[in-house]
Amino acid sequence: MAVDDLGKLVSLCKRRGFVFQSSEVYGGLNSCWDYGPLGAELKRNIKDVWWNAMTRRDDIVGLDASILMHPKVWEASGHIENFTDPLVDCKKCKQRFREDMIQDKKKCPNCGGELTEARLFNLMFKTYMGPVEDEASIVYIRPETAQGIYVNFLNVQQSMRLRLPFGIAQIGKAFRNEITPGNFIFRTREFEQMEMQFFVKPGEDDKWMDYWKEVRMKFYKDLGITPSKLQFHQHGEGELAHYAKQAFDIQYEFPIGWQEIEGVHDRTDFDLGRHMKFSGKNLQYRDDITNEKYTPYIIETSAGCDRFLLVTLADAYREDPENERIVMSFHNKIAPVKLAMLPLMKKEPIDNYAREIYDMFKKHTNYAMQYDVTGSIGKRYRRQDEIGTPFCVTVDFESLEDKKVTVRHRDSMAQERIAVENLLSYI
RNA sequence: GCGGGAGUAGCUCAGUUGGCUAGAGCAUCAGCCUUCCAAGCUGAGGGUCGCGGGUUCGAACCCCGUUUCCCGCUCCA
Repeated sequence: MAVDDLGKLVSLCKRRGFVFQSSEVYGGLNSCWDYGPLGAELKRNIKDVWWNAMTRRDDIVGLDASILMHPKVWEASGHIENFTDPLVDCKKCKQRFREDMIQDKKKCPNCGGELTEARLFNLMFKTYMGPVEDEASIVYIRPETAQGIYVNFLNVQQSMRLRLPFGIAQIGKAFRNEITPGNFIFRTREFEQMEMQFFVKPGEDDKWMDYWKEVRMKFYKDLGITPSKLQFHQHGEGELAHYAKQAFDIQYEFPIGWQEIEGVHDRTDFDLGRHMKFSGKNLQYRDDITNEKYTPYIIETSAGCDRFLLVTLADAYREDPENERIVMSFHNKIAPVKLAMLPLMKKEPIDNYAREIYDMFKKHTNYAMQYDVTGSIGKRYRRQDEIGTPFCVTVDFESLEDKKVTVRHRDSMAQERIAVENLLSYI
């Protein structure tokens, strides 16, 4: 089961501190959202899992490039040219079209009505570098993190003494002036990407493409995402981005339909080739053993961090009417709160002993945890279910005698008696 | 950006020929009770009715502007 209505998630996210609307006290800001305490934990966990999956391999290293880059980067990347869409509106039926995709530039393809002049929409945010606002000081806020990796290709390769094939991974924010954002945090103008660019010898790209497709799909399945809600979608001829030779999306079936959460693209030598052309620098790779020189091909895996976070929320959501509860069934690795300590009663000896065990966890782990004595035990279990805490530990009068506590599991509601001395290794 | 719908407490909503101090359920907090799954009792806090103007003796309600969200068109991770 997963959520059948995004509105239910929006509501739960606000109620329980996952996601708030940005600048809410001023009426909100279009398409901008803030992660609350639990959302921030969830997002960090997601980034950690991704980062570890990537950079703890021997053939991938990390990078953290700046958001502002030399304006020439975006000329070379094709973003200044291709991220500018000429749009026309029909004066009669009010529909909007991309001018370069319609046959007759005078007539509306829908109703034959008169069209307005084409207006340019550049999807890149612009700003000025330095105190003077003039043409020469224009810089762009990056619309993708990938370029930071490409222009650092040789720096990374040489400083880390890497040989092909190898990859560079990066997590960072990107900004796009989307014409229509929406669907909660699914499409926002400010978003975070988790990208890995894998550099390979030309001719070996197809093989690596297949490899990374499978690795990335497995990543989602290993985190417990419902397999039947995941699929590949291959881009057809007309769908391909300006840089891509071959492209697959990994899609998830949201309540709003199948939507892309990650792209796996064969970007060929397009990007490095363009940067060589525009910068005049040689960015070719030299194989120290064979002395071959060539421009590597790049297989890109580009995941939307916020989108994956939305997947984890949507996929974890369960309604359990029989027990009158909502359960967020997160994978243990990404659950924002790992453990809740719930003394059975707010009474001195129990409360104190529970606090003692809680402090032990604090000392020996870095788990995000909650200590809650307010309300009945059933109510507290429901609270933890709704934020997806996998383990609840309760302490009762017997615990004082036998030094055992009850561990209650979120999904099954099953309970086990565990000796305090074994608790750390058990959880 | 265009067209349509909506915005009242943390959440879900009630509240019209414009008229008392704007309500309910849930949630939150405190106390009582309670030995494991939203029990009960008592009490408390919380709203300039999205924001700004206007009409009116009087506006949550009517008018104008604006903003946000949702649905469609176009775009994308």
